[in-house]
Amino acid sequence: MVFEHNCAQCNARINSVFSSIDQDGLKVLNEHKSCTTFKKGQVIFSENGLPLGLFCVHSGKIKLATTGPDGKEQILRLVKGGDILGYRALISGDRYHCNAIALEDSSVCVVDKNYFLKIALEDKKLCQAIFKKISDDLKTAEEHIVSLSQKNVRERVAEALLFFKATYGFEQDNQTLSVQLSREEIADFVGTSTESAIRLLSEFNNDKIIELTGKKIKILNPDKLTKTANLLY
Amino acid sequence: MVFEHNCAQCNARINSVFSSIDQDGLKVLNEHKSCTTFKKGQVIFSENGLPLGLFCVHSGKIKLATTGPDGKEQILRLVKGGDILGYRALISGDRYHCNAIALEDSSVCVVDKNYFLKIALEDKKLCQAIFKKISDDLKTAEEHIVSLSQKNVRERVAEALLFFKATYGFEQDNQTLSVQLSREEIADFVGTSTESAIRLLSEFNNDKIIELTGKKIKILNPDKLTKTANLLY
DNA sequence: ATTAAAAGATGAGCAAAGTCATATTTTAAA
DNA sequence: TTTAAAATATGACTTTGCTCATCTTTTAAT
Repeated sequence: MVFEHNCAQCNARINSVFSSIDQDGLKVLNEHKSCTTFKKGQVIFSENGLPLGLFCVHSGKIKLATTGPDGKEQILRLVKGGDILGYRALISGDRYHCNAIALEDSSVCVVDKNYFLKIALEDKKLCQAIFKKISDDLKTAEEHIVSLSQKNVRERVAEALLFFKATYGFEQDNQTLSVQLSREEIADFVGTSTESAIRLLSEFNNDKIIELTGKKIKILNPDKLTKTANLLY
Repeated sequence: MVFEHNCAQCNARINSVFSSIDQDGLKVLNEHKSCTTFKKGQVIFSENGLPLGLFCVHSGKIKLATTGPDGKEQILRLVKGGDILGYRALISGDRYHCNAIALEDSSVCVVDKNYFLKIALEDKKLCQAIFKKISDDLKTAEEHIVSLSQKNVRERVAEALLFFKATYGFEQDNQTLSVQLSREEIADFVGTSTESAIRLLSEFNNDKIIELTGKKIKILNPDKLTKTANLLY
């Protein structure tokens, strides 16, 4: 089923780099995009592929992951509605260095490559928003580097849970992470073995910091989790 | 001693984001910048500081490093002539999250903040170049993440040496890295203890992969070093 | 030139985290 | 619904790499 979302009515757009575009602009943008849906697990684009357009997430959750030297997956970014996807390769004139895979059923629009590159340079507010988006992603990546370099696995697993919270938020109960990742995916984000991720999650579960129910993770004690993550704030 | 470099005659500019600016533009740019020199070890800007301008490196070598949760330094980027510095905070409207420290005597120009932000949005070629610059830095950071997550310390130390080569190149002998870092700095880049960095460098030295003379590192066997780094190419 | 301080080197012991094996549970497919 | 496959869980063992201690060398300051 292919929904054709209209940019003018798109809720996700409000939080996106396209938030400042006016009604006329939205009409044109809408004519230069098409919509696709991806089932959970489906590949949106893959490593070494050539970017043909800019992906703009309408709804759903997507992971950006690359394959390490020994074939192990590394999750680099987590993406949600309103986020743009595949901009790095597009802007660099590069091939993708990541796979984009739907974590749940997702609805994604593709903006024509040349049109996007044109308006990105013409529309100052859009340009500014893209600058900010890349800069923020760079900051996030560099924080990940510090964490991987200097924290132990326990701290990193705790930090990851808080990161998932910051990215996707909670469900209605205000406690349960609204993203469901496998233990292996958590490990692939944290930079550890699946077994270690499992062990530490069980430990947090035993310590009543979190509550595990299948893939659902409820954060019972955010303060203790923050301390466990060795975060100051 | 303060040299006033003229942008029109600046060699570093050729490899910078400002490479496409025409003669008239350079004249104006030149009027919106001032030059400063920094001695080895001097701080150019520091964590939590507010960006007042864009730093543009004329010559020298600079490290961008942040302080981890337990006070340990993490080197995030290595910067050379032609590179811009402090653009992330400037563009994000953020404070610096890194310290910039001269690795050797360096000459740096500061472009007025508002002027830079203005031309960054007006000049399409400049805008495109900045997009590319941030995107490339993001890619580098994400490669660093994969390395930290998935490689052991031996591989990472080898990879770091190749990265130093890629960034700063060799001296005239075509073998000696043209950057001199302390063992501690290498460790702070690699994400390991100083002792481990020392041990592995000695090992590579014994295995005739490299040759150590004080802080000078000569790469004797690049192929073996590449293999040791677990890199394919 | 002398001395203090910093950086580099190296060994021993220990702790963290990875691997491997196996059991159990959950999920998906037939 | 049954069965196979995948995911989760847990224990035992091993390895990697960190910490601590000590010593040497280099660098910088007086």
